[in-house]
Amino acid sequence: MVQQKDNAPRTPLSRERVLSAAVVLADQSGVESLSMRKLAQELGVVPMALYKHVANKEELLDGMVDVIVGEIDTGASGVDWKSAVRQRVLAARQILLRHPWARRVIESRTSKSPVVLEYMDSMIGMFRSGGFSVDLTHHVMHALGSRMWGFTQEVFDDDPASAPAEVPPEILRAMAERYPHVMEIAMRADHDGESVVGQGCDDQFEFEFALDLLLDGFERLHQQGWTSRRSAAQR
Amino acid sequence: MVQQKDNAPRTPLSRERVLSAAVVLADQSGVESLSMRKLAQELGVVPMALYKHVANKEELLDGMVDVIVGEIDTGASGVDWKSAVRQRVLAARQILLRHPWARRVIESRTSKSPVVLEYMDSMIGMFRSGGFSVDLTHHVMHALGSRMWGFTQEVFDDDPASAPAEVPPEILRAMAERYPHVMEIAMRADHDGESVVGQGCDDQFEFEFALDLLLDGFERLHQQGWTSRRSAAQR
DNA sequence: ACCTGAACACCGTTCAAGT
DNA sequence: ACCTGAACACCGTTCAAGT
Repeated sequence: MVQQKDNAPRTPLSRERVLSAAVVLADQSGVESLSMRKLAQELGVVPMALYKHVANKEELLDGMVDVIVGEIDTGASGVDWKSAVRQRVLAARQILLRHPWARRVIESRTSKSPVVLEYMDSMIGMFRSGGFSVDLTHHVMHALGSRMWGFTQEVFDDDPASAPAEVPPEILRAMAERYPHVMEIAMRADHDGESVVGQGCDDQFEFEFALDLLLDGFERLHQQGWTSRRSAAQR
Repeated sequence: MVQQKDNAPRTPLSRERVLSAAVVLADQSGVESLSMRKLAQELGVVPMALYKHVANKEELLDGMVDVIVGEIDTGASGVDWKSAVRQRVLAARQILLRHPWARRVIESRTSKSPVVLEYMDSMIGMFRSGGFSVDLTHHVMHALGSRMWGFTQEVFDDDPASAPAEVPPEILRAMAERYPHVMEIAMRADHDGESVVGQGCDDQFEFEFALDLLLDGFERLHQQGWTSRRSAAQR
């Protein structure tokens, strides 16, 4: 209300303008507070005007995902499948880190847009070019899951409270008693005995650790000529 | 309005009753349609009455997660870490499959309840009992991520449309041209040449495939005496 | 034919008025 | 002191009335 755009619609509304405004709004204040009404206001437009460019809010979210996925650097290089996949996933991660809301929205989409299919297709292609069978590639894509977008859902968050430094010591002691293993890890000291109490942890390191663990596993199965033999064995 | 509970509150409202009614409601019609108002109506109570037992909707959702996590069969046995973890995760999966909404709600929680901490603590304990270092256990828990709750976010969904059988053949042909790798996998034939077009895929198989891949990787690192050496190498 | 204000059917939560 | 109806400040979307 205070900073509503003063312009008469000099640039006419378009799907693109709607989508990128929505992305900016989500970047600024999160998806949960993104509403059709606020978006319209931001664009200096009556709410119903949006419905000329997106059928409903779901389609708006679909479009926002497309904008994000379109940002992912897809510049491949003539390297081996493993480096190619690794590079692509880490590129996706760079984008996703800039749009923290995108993680949740990607997960919530039920249908896949051409942009998303394109992305998946080229990633599958990397494994196939590396000589992976259709069978193995299929399972490998499942195992990769949302990591192919460069994120994991961090259900395990390290510090039991959000800011361990501010938790009073008697509470910490009580927690260490009830949840000894959780606290041991949250308060871990590293191998050299140097204490790194409550320093949180390096997300990028954790991400690459798990990614490489999976990629190494994929490579091993591929080299062994692994096959699921589903129909023969269990159907 | 049509089947509102006729009873005067014979059983007085309690946190437990509120939570389990919420779980039932979510089971029946999904979380997205679970509202404080509908829940109150289901319990034959005025909306505001709920706020005596839960501070707000967020706390309601927290409580619902506790109910679900509490259902997980935690009956351990004196087996090796790998079987113990595997068994626990698959037990969690059984529960999660019965409450499809729980996946999304667990992911959305920002704070961890005692019930959740308890669950995580005992899982960490399994690795520690297996001789894993604090360091390795830490990374391994991250790599496990939400798989420790028995689910993955199925971003990769196999069939590009939801019901491939109903997609007209000319559309299929067009898609095969644009997304050859995606279609190849969706339409995969197994090794013996027997066609399994569009049969979808076995979620349980995929889940166990990825879980075992990770567990095998963990085992290998453990046997190698892997350590992150973070402070030495990069800090 | 296009555009849009008002309205509809919802939300979660506050708050003051009733007991 | 407790309980709760009405109200507030929102939603996404429909629809009919205006141009």
